[in-house]
Amino acid sequence: MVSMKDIATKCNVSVATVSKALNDRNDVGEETREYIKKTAKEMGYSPNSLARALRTNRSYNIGVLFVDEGRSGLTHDYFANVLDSFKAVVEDHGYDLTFINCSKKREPRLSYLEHSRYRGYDGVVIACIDFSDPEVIELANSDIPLVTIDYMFNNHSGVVSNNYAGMTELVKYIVSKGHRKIAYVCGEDTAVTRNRLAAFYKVLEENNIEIPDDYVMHGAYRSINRTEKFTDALLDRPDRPTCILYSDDYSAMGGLNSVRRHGLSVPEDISIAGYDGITLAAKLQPSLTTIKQDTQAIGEHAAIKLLNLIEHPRTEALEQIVVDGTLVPGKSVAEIK
Amino acid sequence: MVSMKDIATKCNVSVATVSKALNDRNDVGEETREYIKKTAKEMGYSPNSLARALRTNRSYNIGVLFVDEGRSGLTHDYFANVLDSFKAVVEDHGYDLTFINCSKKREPRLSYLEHSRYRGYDGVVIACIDFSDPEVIELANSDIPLVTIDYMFNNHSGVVSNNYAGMTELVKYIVSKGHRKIAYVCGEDTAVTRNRLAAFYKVLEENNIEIPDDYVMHGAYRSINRTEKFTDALLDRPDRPTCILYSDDYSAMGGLNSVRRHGLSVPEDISIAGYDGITLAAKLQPSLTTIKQDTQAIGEHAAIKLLNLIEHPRTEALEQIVVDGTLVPGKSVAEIK
DNA sequence: TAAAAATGCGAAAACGATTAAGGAAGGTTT
DNA sequence: AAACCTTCCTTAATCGTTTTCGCATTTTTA
Repeated sequence: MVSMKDIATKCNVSVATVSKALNDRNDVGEETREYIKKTAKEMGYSPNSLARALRTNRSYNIGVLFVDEGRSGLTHDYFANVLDSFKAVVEDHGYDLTFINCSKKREPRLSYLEHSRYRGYDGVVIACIDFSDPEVIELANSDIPLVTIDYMFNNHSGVVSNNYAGMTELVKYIVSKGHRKIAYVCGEDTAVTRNRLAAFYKVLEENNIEIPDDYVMHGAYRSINRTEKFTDALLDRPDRPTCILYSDDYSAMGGLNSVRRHGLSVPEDISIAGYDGITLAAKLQPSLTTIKQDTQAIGEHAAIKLLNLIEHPRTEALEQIVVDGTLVPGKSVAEIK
Repeated sequence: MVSMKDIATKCNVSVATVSKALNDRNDVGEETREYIKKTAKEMGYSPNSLARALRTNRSYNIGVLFVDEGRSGLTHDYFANVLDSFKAVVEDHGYDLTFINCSKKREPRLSYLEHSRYRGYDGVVIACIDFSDPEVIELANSDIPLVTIDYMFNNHSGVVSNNYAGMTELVKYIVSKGHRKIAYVCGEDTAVTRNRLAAFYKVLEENNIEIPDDYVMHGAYRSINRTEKFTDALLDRPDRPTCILYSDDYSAMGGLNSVRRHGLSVPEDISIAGYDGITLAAKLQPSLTTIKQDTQAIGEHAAIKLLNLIEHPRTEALEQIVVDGTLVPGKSVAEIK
């Protein structure tokens, strides 16, 4: 490994001068600067982020905390897309992305905060996790710049998709198609779920639609199997709904399967709708009516916000950034005469 | 930030002693060690990986290079699962995972190798990328421990899924169902594709099955749209195949759509099969016959191999680790009378 | 022309850890 | 009692940078 010292020796200057030349500082002669840069290139110099970070207290490294049922959250389509977009932006700005170690086996185990200090992250992005986890809260209460996705801590910035508006649009659309017996198999009780549920009831109320309480079932996100069971229950009722909403597109597939197992078809007999708008949704038969989340925008906003918090901590306001989704009307919701 | 220096001051010992106590070295008195550890905990000490790495030349950080069409590869179901498994293992061993910056915009742009040196990665895992990229080759020719996934450099270890065996099993199964007019919409020309194709032809040959050359079409991986077009072409032929294989499960969905658009149904009129065995495959209607890749095993093997290369560079053999997939017989391939 | 200002560079400390070498105190062996 | 180990701790160097301060030298200003 060739270091600044090697370059300094070769160029007959001091290490300080090399550093200044390579960093384009102004107290070094034009000629010397060029010579040093040229020599550095020739010698195949590459900087050492560790030393630099140690000295400057800036690692240009961002920690990402995505945990999904003990796994990384990588396998979660929606979050993988958000992360992908986030990553692109921060990398363009010279930052790298490191996963915050969430191994439970490691000895000694570091908490999320300890791990973040250990690696010297300049900032942290959190998504797709149990936000009531004490370790997450500890991290949120630290002085490390932080943005959350799809959740808001009261003293931090976050990016949330507009679940209320999205659900409103979706339910309005469904109502406009003539449905009045609408069921909703929603996800676990989270902020996201609560917003959607509020919108769901609101639109029904506005349209003077009353549904049995147990038309709303608390399922789980991304669980095809559980959703299938819930749908079975709904379909076995005497007052069967004409349309069923699901927490996400995956879950909707569970519904689709259940409907078919009952010898019924979508959308002729039962209409269904998902949420998220994953690539696949449009490719299903019938194509799924859903709300497409703008994962690209969510990732970008989160990245830009975090970078600003890191680089301009004084002037950057804490805010909640709301990203709208868009209705993608597929073929899975039929018009009721 | 409390450092060893602070602990040393508080405990009235030298920094060296603190370091040795916390690292459980044996030239520290039992009593002192305990006292130091206790104090460290009380003071909320957390180590600094940057300083440690700078001094020891070991970052306990692993670089991951996943690039998919200019994106991170995160959105690629198969690789996301492999990475997830890889991550779990290395994290259990105290290593962290950082993405190798692949931004094209960043100024100055570091090559993959330069970036790896910059961050001081102890090792690197590469998958899902154009392996003929000069930068990838530069990285492979460096002295950084390396494992590849689904590709082999001749002087490095790698983990590959057993595409030859998988495809053999799949085609044999299909032949056993009575199919003789079998088409294959395969992916781009990569090592993976070539192995599968070889197996495909081999099994046909063994069964004295001859197919028109243009039953084999070179499509792309994970492109539902392109696959749909290719399938259209196959179905419009007078000598229409009875079964079509696809490069992956996503692509198979494109096929499914095309078949249905032709007013035909799967598997009654046309049988189809995918590859990879993504979660969704089993949930499609009809459930997709496919080869399930053992992403868990692939990730684990890659991780263990890399850790061994890092920690025991002398004794660790270079090898190709082959991971078998398993046939998942769905309902998408019918028996032909 | 003398004083003031600007320019270009180096010395050295610092960031937070690890580790080789050495030394004092006490115990054990001859 | 001399010689020799152990045990436990310290000193100091080191990793590769950045950055403050100061010192020449040159240029500008009065």
